[in-house]
Amino acid sequence: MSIESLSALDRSTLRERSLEALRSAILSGRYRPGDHLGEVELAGSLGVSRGTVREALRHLQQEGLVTAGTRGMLRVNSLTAIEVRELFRVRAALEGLAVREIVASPRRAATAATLRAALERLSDEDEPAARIEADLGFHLLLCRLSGNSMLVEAWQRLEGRMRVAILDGSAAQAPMMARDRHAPIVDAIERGDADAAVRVVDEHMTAAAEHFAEATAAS
Amino acid sequence: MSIESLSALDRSTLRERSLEALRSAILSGRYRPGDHLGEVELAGSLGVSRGTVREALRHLQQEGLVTAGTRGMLRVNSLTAIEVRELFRVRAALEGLAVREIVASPRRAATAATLRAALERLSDEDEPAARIEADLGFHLLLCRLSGNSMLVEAWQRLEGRMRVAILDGSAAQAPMMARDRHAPIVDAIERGDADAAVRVVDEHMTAAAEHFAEATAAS
DNA sequence: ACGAGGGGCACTGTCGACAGTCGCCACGTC
DNA sequence: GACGTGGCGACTGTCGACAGTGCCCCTCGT
Repeated sequence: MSIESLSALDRSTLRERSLEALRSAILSGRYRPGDHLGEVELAGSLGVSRGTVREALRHLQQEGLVTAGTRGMLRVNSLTAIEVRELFRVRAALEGLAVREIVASPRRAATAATLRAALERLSDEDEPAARIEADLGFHLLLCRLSGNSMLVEAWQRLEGRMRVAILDGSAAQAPMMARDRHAPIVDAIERGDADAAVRVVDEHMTAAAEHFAEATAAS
Repeated sequence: MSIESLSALDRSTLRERSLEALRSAILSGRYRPGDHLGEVELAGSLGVSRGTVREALRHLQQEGLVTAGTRGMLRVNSLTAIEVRELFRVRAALEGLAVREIVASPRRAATAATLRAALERLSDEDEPAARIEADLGFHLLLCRLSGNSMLVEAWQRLEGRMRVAILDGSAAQAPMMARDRHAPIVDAIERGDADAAVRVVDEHMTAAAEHFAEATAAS
């Protein structure tokens, strides 16, 4: 009985609600990396059948929050320091493409303005969880504004793993998500300097990678 | 009764076999893009229960071979010409990262040799399906040899969508997969010229994108 | 004391059935 | 003839139960 039962107020499917509940249970740290996620236990906690929670778990597996162990048993995923570095390099490639497409677009000025507005939200948040949301929200917005739907999808499929990495190294990650860490990206986009923008994104990602990789290694 | 029943010879799970059967049924064109994939019909065809085929379908959905329509109904996916172009740009970014990492690696020479060997297989194949496999195999190898596991995963999550795109424009795609289209990539890697390698990959992807996008638009 | 064997336990894999919902078609009404 | 309406069929959502399979611990024999 680790997670609260599902409320029956909204009209979404039980699977969706179970998925959400499980995701937030993992992301909030209620389940630690490596913890076994038994279908029967979760079904009991959530008040749904095993089949339903099973589907939610499979979805989380695709997201990378959950990984398969022996005999199909699922457990909360955790990343090695090496994987964290790899992950951020892939992110850099993806977001590098995003800024390139944004700069090349005729709507560049409007896009830059949107991004600058989003930048503001990064300083407003104090609570760690809110900071994480603001940071990921900014980067997702960056991908969305590229107008490349496949890019957005690819990025989102990385998001789960990113959250795992952040979860592991949640201590003192605040500086990485500060406003002035992201401002140079917008600056370069505004100037229309694609190469500089890519370089800045790359540096941002490299720094973040080291930050979280060290935190992972330390834990 | 469109697909043959599952053989009970091997020891893999029914879900895995169903998944494989459905995937190959879609990829072989037995189901056309837009076709509705009913759980009951498929369960009957495959000789498994609805729950089992359901899980296989959900997996295919994540792979991008299948997409959700109204009221959760699933149908065979198809890509617009725009999405095909987007897809190949993402691929270019990913494989660009791959060649960069390969060039930067101390094992560059050995990697280049491996790739050159793989290059040979591209000319051997005559049948379209085999050519597709050889081509995708080469690019997957490229990602694998980068040593970046997250990159490989990201690329593989794009693979299903790629196959859909290829499926749509299967006519006369042969030249795109020829050996000399890929050789320049290996050449640049061998020379250790990362920028040139990235540029070559980019051009290769752009050309392929146009090729398949046009074929998609025509169909 | 220590190793082999066996039985229970805790899982997941798979299945068949019931329930709710949406679209469609025929029918009756104005 | 057009339109509302009621039943019907086809789907997916969800559930509870049975089956198979390792793992662990307990027991028994030496």
